[in-house]
Amino acid sequence: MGNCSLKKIIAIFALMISKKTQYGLKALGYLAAQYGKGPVLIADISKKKKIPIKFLESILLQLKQHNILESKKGKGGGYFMAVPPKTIPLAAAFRIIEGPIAMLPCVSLNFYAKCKDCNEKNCGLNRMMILTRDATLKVLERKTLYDLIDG
Amino acid sequence: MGNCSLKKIIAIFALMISKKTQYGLKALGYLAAQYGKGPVLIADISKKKKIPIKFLESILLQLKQHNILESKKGKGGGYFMAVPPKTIPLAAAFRIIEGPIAMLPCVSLNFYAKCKDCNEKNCGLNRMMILTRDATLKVLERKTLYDLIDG
DNA sequence: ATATTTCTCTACAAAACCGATAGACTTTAT
DNA sequence: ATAAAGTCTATCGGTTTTGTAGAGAAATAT
Repeated sequence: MGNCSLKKIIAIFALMISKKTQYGLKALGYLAAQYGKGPVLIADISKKKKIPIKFLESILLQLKQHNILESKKGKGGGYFMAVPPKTIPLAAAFRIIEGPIAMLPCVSLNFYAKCKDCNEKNCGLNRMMILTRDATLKVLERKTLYDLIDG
Repeated sequence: MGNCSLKKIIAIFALMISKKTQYGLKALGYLAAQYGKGPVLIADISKKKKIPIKFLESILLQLKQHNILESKKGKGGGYFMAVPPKTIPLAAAFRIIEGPIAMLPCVSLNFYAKCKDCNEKNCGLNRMMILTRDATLKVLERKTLYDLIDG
C-alpha cells in the first residue's frame, strides 16, 4: 500500500547514523557541558538524555577505552571528559562509536581494498564518494564535542 | 586523543553506503555512458558491472518507477536513461536507492521526522548534523549521473 | 498465431546487524 | 564490611540486507 507510516519512513533510513552513535554523541554533549564539574553518573546521563542505561554503559566504556572519557568507580564516581571538549573533533567520536564494521573498500585509506572488477582510477562512483566524504570530513574535523552542547 | 587519523575516519563514512546503492550507482554510471545508444540489457549491465542479476533487476525497476530510467520489453529491449544524465543530480538517485541523505531523521529535508525526547531547537547534535547534511548536499546536488561515468 | 525475448512481480530465506537486557564481577569510598 | 558505582560476558529477538527462484506479462520476429 502507498500508506507510509512514520515507522516505515524511519526504517528506510540507511544513511542514518545508528542509535548507538546518536546516544553516544548526546551523552558526550551532556558530559561536555559538565566538563570540570566532576564525575557524572551513568544513571544520570541515562535519565537526562533518555538513553537505555545498559546500552549507554557499553558506549561510555568504549569511549573510555579510546581515551575520550575517564571514569571513577565506587561512591562519588561516574564518567567525565578526559580532556577539554574543544580538543576533540566530532570526527574522532564518530570513528570510535561507529567503528569499522563494513565499508566501501575503494574509498578507504585505512581499510583499503581494491574493488574487484573495478579500476578505481577510472571509477566514477569512487570519484564522487571521495568528494562527498571530504565535504563531510571538513565539517566533522573542524567541529568539536564542545559544539554538541545543547542550548 | 590528538592522533585521530584521517584514514580511520574515512573508513567510517564509507561504511554507510549499502551494496544496493553501490550497485545502483554503478549501473546508472554505465547507463549514463550509453545514453542515446538505445536499450541496454539487464544481463549486460549485470555482466559488465558484476552485479547479481536478480538484485540488479529490482534496483533498476525502482529507478524506473521514479522516472530516472525507462525500459523496453521484448527483443531489442532493455533499460535506458529517461533524460540526459546531466539533468539528474546524484542526490536524486541517492534518495531513491538509499533513502535520506541526512544522517538523522530530525535533520532530513525530504524524510523529516521529529526527535522524540529532544527539543531540536536546542539540540547540539541536531545543529552539527545539519552542518554535515548541507556539506554533503552541496556536492550531491551539484554533481550528476554524468559524473558517474567511468574514465 | 506462436515462439522468443525481455522486463515485471511476488515470495522467500540465509546471514548479518542492531538495539536492548540480564546478571555476575571488580573497584572504590566510607 | 558494606554499599555504590563502573566493567565484563553473554545472549536475545527483531529487522535489514543481500540475494535467489520462478511464474507472469508485454513486445517483437517469424
